Amino acid sequence: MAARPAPDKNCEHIDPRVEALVTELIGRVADKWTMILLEVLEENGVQRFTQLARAVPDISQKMLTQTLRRMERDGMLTRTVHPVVPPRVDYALTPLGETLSEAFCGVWMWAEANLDRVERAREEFDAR
Amino acid sequence: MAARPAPDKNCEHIDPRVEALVTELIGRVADKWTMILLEVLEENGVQRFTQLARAVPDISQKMLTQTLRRMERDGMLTRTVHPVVPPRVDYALTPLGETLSEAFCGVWMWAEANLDRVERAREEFDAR
DNA sequence: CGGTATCCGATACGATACTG
DNA sequence: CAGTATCGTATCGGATACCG
Repeated sequence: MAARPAPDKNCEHIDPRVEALVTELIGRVADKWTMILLEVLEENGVQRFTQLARAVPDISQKMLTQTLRRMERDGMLTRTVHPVVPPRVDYALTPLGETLSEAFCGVWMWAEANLDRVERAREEFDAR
Repeated sequence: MAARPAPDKNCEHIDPRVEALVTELIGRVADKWTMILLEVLEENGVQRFTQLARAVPDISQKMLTQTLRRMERDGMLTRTVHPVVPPRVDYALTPLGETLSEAFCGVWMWAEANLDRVERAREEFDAR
């Protein structure tokens, strides 16, 4: 039998000197709200503040603002303020944000595909 | 000009009824320590408790235990206690854990590839 | 060795009120 | 509309001590 079914998909690691930095970046980016906002923007294109709030009903205004600012700072998205009244602010993914969104795509698909498997694993574990 | 450079990579969304569940699962799984432990186990194979602790020096014993238990509950890994003294406990990825690790591979590669881009974006943002 | 239990500080987060 | 400011709680997570 083959020791490894797919040894090729190599993710192999990383220069140890940058490993800590990559880990920090992962910690920043592997955030629930960040992932969800990337998804919403990738699917629907440019969105304004209220649209995002409606698309993600569970997020508080505070977390929405905070997450958007952090994503803007990290270069994931641009924030455009239109000088009109009432004010209008548009959020759009940058190319960098789009590539991250694509990278997360595999995780979304995994989650959707394996939801029930995880659910059953939990039940089995809790039953012990 | 093409409106979309790569419209194909479609991650498209999801049945709205399961969307909340998927989101919850993402929140559980998109965790810094979880991602790192998946990586370590994927790269090095079966590991015992102390080996994991050494491989991830920044994690406290509490978080290591806690994260491993949660991953075990979610069916990502198996925990095998050998009845010897001193005790020996082995942790190994399940096939489910391996597929998640592969899904995260793209995110690791993204982080490594774009570290400097994010760094520069931050500097630029902070300079304003 | 591989944990558990307890205490404690930091920070994440939500709710609410207010503003240009 | 798109925020900021403030407050209170809850959860995260480290340090320490102890145990089979």
